[in-house]
Amino acid sequence: MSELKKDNTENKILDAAQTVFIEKGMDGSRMQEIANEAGINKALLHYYFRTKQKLFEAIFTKAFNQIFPNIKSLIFSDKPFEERLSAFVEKYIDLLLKNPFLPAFILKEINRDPDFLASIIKKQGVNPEEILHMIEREMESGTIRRMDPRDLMVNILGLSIFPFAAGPLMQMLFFSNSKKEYHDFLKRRKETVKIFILESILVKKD
Amino acid sequence: MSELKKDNTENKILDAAQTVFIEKGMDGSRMQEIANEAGINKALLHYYFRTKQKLFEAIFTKAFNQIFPNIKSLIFSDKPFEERLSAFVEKYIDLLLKNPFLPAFILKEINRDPDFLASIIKKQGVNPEEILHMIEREMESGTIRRMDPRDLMVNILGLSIFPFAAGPLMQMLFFSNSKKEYHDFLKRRKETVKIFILESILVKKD
DNA sequence: ATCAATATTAACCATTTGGTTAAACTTTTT
DNA sequence: AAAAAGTTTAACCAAATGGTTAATATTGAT
Repeated sequence: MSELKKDNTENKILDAAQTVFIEKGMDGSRMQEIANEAGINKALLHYYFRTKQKLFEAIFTKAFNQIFPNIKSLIFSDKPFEERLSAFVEKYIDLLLKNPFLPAFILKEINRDPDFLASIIKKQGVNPEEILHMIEREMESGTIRRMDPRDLMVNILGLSIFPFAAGPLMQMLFFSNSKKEYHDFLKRRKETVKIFILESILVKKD
Repeated sequence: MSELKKDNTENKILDAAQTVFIEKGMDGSRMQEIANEAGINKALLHYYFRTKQKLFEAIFTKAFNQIFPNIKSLIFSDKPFEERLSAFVEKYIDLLLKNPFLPAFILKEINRDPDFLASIIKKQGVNPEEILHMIEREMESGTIRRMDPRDLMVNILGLSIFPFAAGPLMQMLFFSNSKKEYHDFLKRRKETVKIFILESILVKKD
């Protein structure tokens, strides 16, 4: 799998759990299946992670942190807004291309257990205020048009994430169910989403 | 519940099943819970709908058809494109406001069982080709800028649906977890999404 | 009123499932 | 090398779960 991770039992379990949980979700996954996937006895799962819930939380936390990475590091720099936003969209869709099933998984579990979601968000101290303020400053300085900065954030996330979360459906509806064609489409979206957003919000000085 | 529906056992079951399935999904729902919700014996569920799968399919089909309504009737008319798109976004977000949990439910189950999804799509003969061609004609006639019409469709759907599917998360991140504030935000999006899209694609003749 | 068809229930069943236990095997410590 | 600590397994268990059965109640036709 990855380069530095040791091939010990705990990691084998985590890898197996990730595979199964992400495909089938908490409710649809079976401890026995995870054990099989990891090539170990089921009792050993409970030796390392006492309960299914505990094991699931480990996987969900990891997945959530992967998909809500340090947005700050991406969006704070001295480059012009246009470039920062472009870089963000590109990096973010690239991230999703590497983990195409994470969005559906996260959305599924978010709706199943919002309380756990809250605890995670609090724990890792995501702070959207700064980003919203940054967007507001751009509106004040006139580079982008006035709007609710939360709309802009939701739009950016939606345009990036939705095509992954609804992948099977979009692929079926618009791409003759061709996996390759849909994947190419998603790759092109690194560019087209960027343009779509900028065309909408950039104030053109002529 | 609704005005004309009879209060017979079958409808009580369907209502109960809808409530439970939409909240907990196929895997998370229990036949016993549906029976309780309907106020009947569990065996009666199997008398009307032989298996859990059959009952689930009835609910999913209904939900899917609700959320993918006859787009055609909304988007084909002799009014200018700008108005047709505005009407569509408005009507569609209104529909979602009335069924705010459908998007998460659909996305969840779409990813669980894509084959069943395929059978439904085929059965009700959704045909996106017409809509894509219509969009292409608008680009040729110069009212909107050139782009992949599938991008536009995915964007419209994503901007409309994502804030519902990711509701709990967005509400927590950007709205202090206030249900009312988030609901008001979603209502405002009937307008802001429309503007966001049109600003991006409309060709301004000056 | 009677009988057949339909609707409803309580009790039951086989299987699945998350979790436990006690024993065996392996590694580390002394 | 012996003891202790850590790791792994086979067998087991109680609860939950989808589904069935046989008996009872209700409805509709004649």
